[in-house]
Amino acid sequence: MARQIDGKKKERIQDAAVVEIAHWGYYQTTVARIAKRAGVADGTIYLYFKNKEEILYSVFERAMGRFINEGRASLEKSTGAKEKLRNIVELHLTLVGEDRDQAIITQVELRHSLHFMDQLSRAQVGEYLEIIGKAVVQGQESGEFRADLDPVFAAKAIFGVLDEMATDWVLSRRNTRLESKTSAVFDFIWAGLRVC
Amino acid sequence: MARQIDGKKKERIQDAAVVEIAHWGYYQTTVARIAKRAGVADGTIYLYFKNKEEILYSVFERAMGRFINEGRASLEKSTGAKEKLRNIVELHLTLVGEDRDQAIITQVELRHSLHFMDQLSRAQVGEYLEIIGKAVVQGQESGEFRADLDPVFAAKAIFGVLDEMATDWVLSRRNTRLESKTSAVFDFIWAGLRVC
Amino acid sequence: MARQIDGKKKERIQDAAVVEIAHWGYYQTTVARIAKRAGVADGTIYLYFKNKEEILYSVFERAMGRFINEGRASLEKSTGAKEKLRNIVELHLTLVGEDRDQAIITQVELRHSLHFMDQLSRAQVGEYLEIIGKAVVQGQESGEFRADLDPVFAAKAIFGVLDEMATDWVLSRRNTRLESKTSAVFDFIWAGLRVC
Amino acid sequence: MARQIDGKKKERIQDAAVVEIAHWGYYQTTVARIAKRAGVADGTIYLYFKNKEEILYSVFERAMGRFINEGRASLEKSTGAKEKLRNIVELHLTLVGEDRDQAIITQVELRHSLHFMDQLSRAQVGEYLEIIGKAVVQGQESGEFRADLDPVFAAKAIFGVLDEMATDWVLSRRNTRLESKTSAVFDFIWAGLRVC
DNA sequence: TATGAATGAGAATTCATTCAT
DNA sequence: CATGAATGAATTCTCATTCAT
Repeated sequence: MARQIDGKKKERIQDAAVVEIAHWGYYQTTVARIAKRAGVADGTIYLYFKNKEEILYSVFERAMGRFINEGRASLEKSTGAKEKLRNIVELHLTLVGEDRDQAIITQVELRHSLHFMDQLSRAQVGEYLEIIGKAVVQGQESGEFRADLDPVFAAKAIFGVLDEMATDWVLSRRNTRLESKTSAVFDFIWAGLRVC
Repeated sequence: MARQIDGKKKERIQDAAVVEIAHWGYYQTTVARIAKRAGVADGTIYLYFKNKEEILYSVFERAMGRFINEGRASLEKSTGAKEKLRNIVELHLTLVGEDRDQAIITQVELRHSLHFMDQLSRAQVGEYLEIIGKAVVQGQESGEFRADLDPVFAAKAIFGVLDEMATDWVLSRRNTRLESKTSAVFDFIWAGLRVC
Repeated sequence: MARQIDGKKKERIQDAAVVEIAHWGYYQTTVARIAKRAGVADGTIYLYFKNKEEILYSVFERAMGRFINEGRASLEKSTGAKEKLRNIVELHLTLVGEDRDQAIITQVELRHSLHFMDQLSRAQVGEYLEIIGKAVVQGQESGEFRADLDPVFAAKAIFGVLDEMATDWVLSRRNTRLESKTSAVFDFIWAGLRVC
Repeated sequence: MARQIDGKKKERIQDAAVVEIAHWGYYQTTVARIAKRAGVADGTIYLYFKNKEEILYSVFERAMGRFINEGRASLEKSTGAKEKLRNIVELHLTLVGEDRDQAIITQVELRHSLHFMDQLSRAQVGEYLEIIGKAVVQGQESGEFRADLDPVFAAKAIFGVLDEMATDWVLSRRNTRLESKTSAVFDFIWAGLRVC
């Protein structure tokens, strides 16, 4: 049962960190403020995380984990490459759009952190790019997508479009739903991929 | 002539800041280290900049200024929309690829800073997006590009692709030339825009 | 029998403290580390000791107790003052040389602690000095030792020599046996005491 | 002139540290308290010392330096070995007796610190022991001192006596003058050394 | 008795900024 | 204009001690 409680407390700290970092940015966020929001003492943070950096790190991992896992699951559900790609686009925009604070971390703070802890983060982005790349390859093999496109390049281009939409949504604090862009985004990507 | 010398010193500080921030990130960069690299005293920095943030700010402005100015010039040179777009792609990748340190600022540090000084920076990105958007509109009016595309959306999508390529190049420390991606990038974008 | 077990646990904590403090010094030793080495929970420490200082305190007491008790016993065994003194020298060097960790506490950490808890510790050193002093007095009364020497001063001088040898042995991490110095030390002291 | 001022400020910090450490012990002394006593800001400390440990370190060096330098000078002044030794005894007790706070550092705090920074401190004690040892050797060569004594051992024994007197004086807060012990101490040592 | 998670006061250190020279 | 010593607020992290179980 202690385990249960621990798990809860660790998550509470992570949740608090997401809110604080989203609001203040990583460097302006103090451990004290995270602790206060999580409703624990400053020192308690250090029972669950080695240091401040580890908090950020774990928050990223948690978020990227969802993208990768749900991305994979989504691929298995659908069969056609076009459909798969549409699902990825929708999933990406939905997941980002679900939680603005988390999105700020992923779209804004993560970028910055890439700088000094790229090994992990970039590896995870790489994993995500691979998922997209696989869908592209499948589409090329089935003849749905043009074959003269490097799948690695295509994956990056697709990610770039998704990412800019997400960043734009995060920074323009409008109250639109990000998923509503799904069709337009998929349309643009699809135009770039289809055999014409 | 005093102005001349002053101007030089201000630029030296900015140049030093670019190198230091690219290497250490904004928050890990100390004013003292910038001063040392610029060959001036710590206090001298404050004769040219109100505070540390202003340095970062001015470095962004300088960089974005080049993108906007050269982007505009490029638009005027060419007449056809397709050609214009191709020039923008080439220009973007060339400018980013020219100076890796500066690129790190723009691609990595800028993102983070958008967070707390978005009003200006985003405005400048907006200005840049507008330049791209104008080329799209022209292409639609001339019938070169499909008309069923929101130009604002298209500009963002194009910027997203360019931006991901730039970020990828910055973070993967390979020694390739970024401009070499021009054709592939333009090809992808063009496929998404042309009347099919 | 519960007492028995408790007693064992208290001793285990003291033993662990000796090792840890000898290795890390008093201030660098954490209660948690002592607990871990003793194989008990952190909180358990406080069932046996009022606070961290008390642990150190009790470890000193235990060690000084042995010096005083064995010193006294030694005095009773031998009859002649010269012999008594020789026994004290040998005993001191043997006891110190028996356990390096304990010696580090006594020779190095004790000094530091004298500073803020001198009342007790110094009292115990005083007790030990008295034992030495009594041997001196006896020697003077029997005519074996010169009479023109203040016994209190002589005791301190003798203790000083013994102490420096012990400290030197502790700090120079050589593998010599400390007792091997007995003859040389006694010889020097004897020269200072005898009627010439 | 800046140099002059710096030198003064550094010394002021060292002096403040001596008083504070003597009163509170090294670990209970805070940098803030040293700064306050020295009349400088906390941060200023770090312009002159890399960290807290360096302060202690430099204070030791300064103190031991005096012992070594004045010890050497004293050796050169006198010619006979007996006289030299007497001078060392007097000098040692005088220097220690001059400044109780400084003496606390040397007699109490230094011991403790030997534990974790012995390389330097013990080296300096070693240098001091050598000075004593040389006087012993000279006395043996001239026939003043007995030849059957290991000079290294003799130096340690002498140092031990001096040291115990100093420690005893520091810890017993009586208002006696430490130099007044010179004759008694020298007498005891001399008895141990002379040809009998 | 025994546990060990939680606490929170406390300390070292950094660094943007100022200002006397 | 230029300097760089001095400042002191602010932040991370540690660890002795407590207390509910």
